[in-house]
Formats: sequence, structure tokens, C-alpha cells
Amino acid sequence: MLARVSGTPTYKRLPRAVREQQMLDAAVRVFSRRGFHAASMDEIAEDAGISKPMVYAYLGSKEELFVACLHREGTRMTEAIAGAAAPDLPADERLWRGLRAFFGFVGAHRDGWAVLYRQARGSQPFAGELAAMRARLVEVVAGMLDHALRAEGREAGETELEVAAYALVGATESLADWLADHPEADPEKTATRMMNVAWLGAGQLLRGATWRPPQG
Amino acid sequence: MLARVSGTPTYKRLPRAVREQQMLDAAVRVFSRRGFHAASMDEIAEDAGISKPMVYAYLGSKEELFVACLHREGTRMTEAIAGAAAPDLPADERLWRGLRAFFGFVGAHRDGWAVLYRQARGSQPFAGELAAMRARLVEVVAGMLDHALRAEGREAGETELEVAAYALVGATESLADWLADHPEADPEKTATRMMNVAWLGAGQLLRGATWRPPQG
DNA sequence: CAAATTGGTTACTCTGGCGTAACCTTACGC
DNA sequence: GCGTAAGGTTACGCCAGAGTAACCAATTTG
Repeated sequence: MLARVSGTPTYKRLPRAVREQQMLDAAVRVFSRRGFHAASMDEIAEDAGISKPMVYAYLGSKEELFVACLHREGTRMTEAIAGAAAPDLPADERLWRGLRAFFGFVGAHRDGWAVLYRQARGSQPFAGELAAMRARLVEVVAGMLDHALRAEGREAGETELEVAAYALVGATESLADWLADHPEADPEKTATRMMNVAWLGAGQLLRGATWRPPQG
Repeated sequence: MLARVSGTPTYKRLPRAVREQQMLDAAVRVFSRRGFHAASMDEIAEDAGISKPMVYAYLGSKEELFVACLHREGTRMTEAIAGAAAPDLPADERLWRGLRAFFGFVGAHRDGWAVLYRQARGSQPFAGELAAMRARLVEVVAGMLDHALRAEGREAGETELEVAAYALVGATESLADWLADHPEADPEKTATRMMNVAWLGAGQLLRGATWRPPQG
């Protein structure tokens, strides 16, 4: 332990931007497997291959760190979905693409996203952050429904739309949880199933109706 | 403070069964408004009008206490819903009754149940407990779907049924959250809205279809 | 080649709040 | 009426883990 005689620092110096990402990666992993409360800053630091004070120096308190995780993951998700949007398609096609992108993302980030999301739902400090994300999503879905309705010359109350969107988003989140808990499941197939119940409803499903993805 | 000269104990002695319920009431309130982590055993004890060691004596550790809350509230809810079941009705009627009972319960226990439920979703120790409750619900819904399908001579894979039920339950939970956040909202109306999207699906909704509660 | 700046460390402090030890006091069975 | 269990209290032990102080070493910069 007398080592490090001359310029041989056991660690590697890295620019801030890189280290921050490593820390966020580690934080997502640790928060995922332990939960916010049970996760310790020491463990996160260790997992990131760095010492604790660095985490504080770059990302601030534990809560701030968690919010940073939420933010990064949330942004990634939003972008993944936004990339699938195409405002001039028919409603079912839009819904389908959105769902496929969403489940694709969740499937690819099983630990990351789903668990973070589950974490954030409970604890007050983050409920706001989360609620904002969900609100944006609900608004998008409600907007889509509204748009489709008006295109047919119909109209619905704001609350009607909000509630319908809320239910759709809730069902989707729920299946995302299911997907996260079933590693063998296929995201695409899950999206199709979601589409079936969301678009056709239980009534038609029971009558034997089936919705199938377009273009192969 | 030299008081309590003779038989004037500032507190009232009560049988264990009663005190336990008071403690659980208090625990539900405090966990609801603070969240599991931020809730302190001292506050719960104070809110219950008792001293902390009594809580430990009767209900055990903080985690055990929380699980006890979950259990009691969960049982109450299950019973409320079970009371509405009528196995020989058509599927839509059964779904409707179940939903109405559920939203009625949530509406009547706004802070109690919804927040407990939200709490439990995140934190590992209770995820199991919660998952079990949800699993029972999913099973019931899946069973209902299966029953209705077979009645029409059709059949569906187990996973299909499970996923559909999961989506339905998720949408319902989500609207329960919405209801809990909108104190002015009417449970019955919320149940109707849920029924609309669940039974008809977005497709028919957009075409102007509407589901209406039977018998007035 | 100083002298800041930036990346990094070890080794603490300090507190919230869980859980408990030790100790009263009323009621009830016998 | 008296012992013992059941209901109750105050006061404390204690520790995990958030956050910090103090200090070291590369690397850029003028």
C-alpha cells in the first residue's frame, strides 16, 4: 500500500461530462435494484467507480441525483416516442406507432426505466416530476383523440378526453410493468396486444374481433 | 405537572382490539400524507393518541405496520368488490358492477386507499404484497373474460387473457389515481367513463359510440 | 515554469428516527 | 384482597447513511 511511487494514480482522470454520465448510469442501476430509500450514495459511488464526494460535487444531493436520473431517462423516452410520431396519419396508425415505440423503449431499458418509474410514483418529492411527465403524455394522447374526433365532425368535453387519455396511458404503463417483469416477452407483441384492447375494447374482443398491425 | 394525584390517569385504558384499529387508522392517515419513508413512528403513535412502544408491542416494526395497513385496506376493498359480483350476469354487466363498486370504494377512501396503494407500488418490501393483491384481481378479470369467451364458443391463450386483464386493471388503477386527485369528481361517473373506454375501445369511441349504464 | 483549475481521495461529523429497557398502574380472576 | 397479566409510560441506545472538511495531484493556461 506504499504504492503509487510516482505518476501511477490507480484511477483514471476523466472529464466531467463523462463522469457525470457514468454516475447517472450507476445511479439508475442502483436505484433500480434497491429502490430510492434503500440505495446508498456509497453504493452508487462505488458502482460508478468513483468516490462519494465526487457524486456530491457533480450531481448534488441524493434527491437531486434521483431527479437527474428521472430527467435523463424521461427525456430519452420522450424522444424515442416523438421520433415515431407522424401527425398526419390516421389515429389508429398514430396510436400504434406510439405504442410500438414506447414498448420498444421499455423493453430495451427494462431495469432502467420501468423501475425508476415505479419508484417515482410513490414518493412525494418526485411525484411532481413524474406527474409532469405523465401530464405531457396524457395531453398528447388527448390531443390525438380530439384531433381524430374533430376530423369526423364530432367533439367531446375536455374532461371526457382527459379521462379517456388517462385510462389509455394507465393501461399502457401497466403493461410496461408487465413487460419489465417478463423478460422473455416481446415488446412488439405486447404493443399489439395493448393496441387490441385499447382500440377495440373488451366488447369487440369478446365478439372475436382482432386488430392487426398494418404493413406486415 | 405533579398532577394525577389519585386514580386520574390522563389516558384511557382500552382493550387491545380497539387500540389496534385506532393505530391502524392513524397509520393509514400518516402514511398517506407523509409517505412511508417520511412517516415517523412517533407521529403515528401521537396521531393514534398512544405512545410509541405500544405500537411496537401490538403491530411490530414499521414495515410490519405498513403491511398490516395494506392488508386491512386491501381486504376491505376486495370485500366491497366481491359484494357486487353476480357470476351469472352478462360480461358487460359484471364488469360494470365491479367497476362501480371499485370506484365507489376509492371515492369513499380517497386518502386511505389510493395513497397506500401508490406508496406500495414503489418500495420492494411491499411490492410482493401488492403484486399478490393485483394478481388476484387480474385473475378474476381474466376469468371473467375467459368465461364470456367460452360462452360464445371461442377461446383465447392464457397470456392473451392475462395481458388483456392486466391492461384493464392498469387503466382502472390509473383512473383511481385520477379520482383520488380530483376530489370534486363523481365516482359513479368515473366508473361510467372507464366502462366506455374499456368496453368500447378508442376505435368505437372515435366513431361516436357510447356505452350507458343499464337500468337507469 | 508558476499558478490556477479541475479531477480526485480519505476520513470524518452528525442527526433522524427505529427499536427497546425498565418501570408504573389499573383491572380482573380466584 | 391479592397476584398476575394487560395496558401504559418515559427515556434512552445506537447506527446507517447523508453530507462535508481538508487535502492531494494532474493538467491546462498565460
